[in-house]
Amino acid sequence: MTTVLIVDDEPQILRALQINLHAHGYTVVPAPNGTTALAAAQTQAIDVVVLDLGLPDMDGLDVIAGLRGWTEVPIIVLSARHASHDKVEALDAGADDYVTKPFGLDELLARLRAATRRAGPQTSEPLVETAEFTVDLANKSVLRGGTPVRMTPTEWNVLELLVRNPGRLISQQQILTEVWGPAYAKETHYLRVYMGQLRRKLERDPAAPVHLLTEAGMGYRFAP
Amino acid sequence: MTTVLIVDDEPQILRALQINLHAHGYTVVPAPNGTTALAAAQTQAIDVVVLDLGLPDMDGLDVIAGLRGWTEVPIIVLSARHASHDKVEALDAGADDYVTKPFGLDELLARLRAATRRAGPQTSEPLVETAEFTVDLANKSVLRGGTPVRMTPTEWNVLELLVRNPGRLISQQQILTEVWGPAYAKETHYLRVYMGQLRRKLERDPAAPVHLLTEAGMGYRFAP
DNA sequence: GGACGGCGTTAAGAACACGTAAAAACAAGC
DNA sequence: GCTTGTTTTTACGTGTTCTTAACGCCGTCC
Repeated sequence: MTTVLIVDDEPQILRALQINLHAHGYTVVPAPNGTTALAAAQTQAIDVVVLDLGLPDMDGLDVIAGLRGWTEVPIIVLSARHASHDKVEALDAGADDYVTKPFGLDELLARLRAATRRAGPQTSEPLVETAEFTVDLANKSVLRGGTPVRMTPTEWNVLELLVRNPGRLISQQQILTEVWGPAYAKETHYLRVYMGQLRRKLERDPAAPVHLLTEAGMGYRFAP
Repeated sequence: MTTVLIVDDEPQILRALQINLHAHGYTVVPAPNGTTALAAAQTQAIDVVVLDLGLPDMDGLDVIAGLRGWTEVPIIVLSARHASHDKVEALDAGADDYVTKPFGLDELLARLRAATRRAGPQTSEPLVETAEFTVDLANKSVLRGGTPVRMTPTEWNVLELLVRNPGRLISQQQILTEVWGPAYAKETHYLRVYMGQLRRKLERDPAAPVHLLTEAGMGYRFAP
């Protein structure tokens, strides 16, 4: 059974899609705005997202970004806007498809089939585990020995970047530009402070790290 | 570098796409009909297919079917037909996306990016292997007998340059200018020190190297 | 045979990068 | 306006890497 998260602020469209998709064998999770959509995506297993860009509470692009932060679930964007740059923005933000209104239901169904066919069996777990701690990318939480570890925003951003690339060496510049911004590419001492904090929170022996490794002169590496 | 197979029977469109995509950094393989398209897909590594449905020699749907028989390369369909059932047929035949003419070039580029992003990470693993060690260019890591070998920045730069050109002779000046900078082109003794360190870390018998070879008076060569 | 140039090895000081702690600056909530 | 939590500075000790020099080896050329 395929579960579809439908995000649309117009109740009648939401309802119409809900009925039609249900009639075609989909399990439908409705969401009238971006906030509930993001919340729903975190609490339930979603196979594909149908997203209307015109939402009352937040920009549709931010919804895409919010989802793409931790999941690769297919996103099909619905929009009344035909302009080229709207499509480009949505697709580059991480959407998989862009359908302009008005659209035929059978076309949407076909695109849903195409999107789910590609994704195939959902295997990607947003969990990264080590012998010492577990990082939950979806919940933005870290568990160590069963108990949660508090992370400050900056600590989380650094940790997330490293953990998303297990085994890969990340240069100081890359971490600094992605977490602090391009203007901070030279502030390498920030990193020393934050790597120290992360190690103190996550490593058994912070002075002899096993998972958050330093490669002198090159960068840092997360070893699972 | 991403390689795009473009299938279109109209020479001017084929040519226009070829020029535009090339200008945006894509390698383009053109095909005027279905037969040559299928042949080209078999002989070359294709990252994404752009397919016009109106072909002289065979039905576009059959081209999709012919590709889907053995590959999951992303297929973006171009078509003048707006009818719903055309889109449904193409998508259900295995196409990933369906763009109706006329379309904006930037939209096509965005859809190309979306298609390659999805399939992206699995393609082209930059791994260089020898009997003694393995160099992972993406992760900037070296494995020898399953255990990682630490490299200093300079060691890595020299090794990477050699390994990226397997079998090719690299002159001393070339290594020095690329790693240390043009001002150091004469400091050949640096190389002796670093080649020694690399051999000590990577060769079974550093005194009789098998992979990091010296060509007296000329330069160094990496033999896989 | 001996001098010479290119190469490999080793060792040690200099230069640089890193880790840690603690204080100052800043932001958010009450 | 105060408190609390977070980020940014600052300072200093330690560890790693780079550079440089010295020496030995092996060929070639005089």
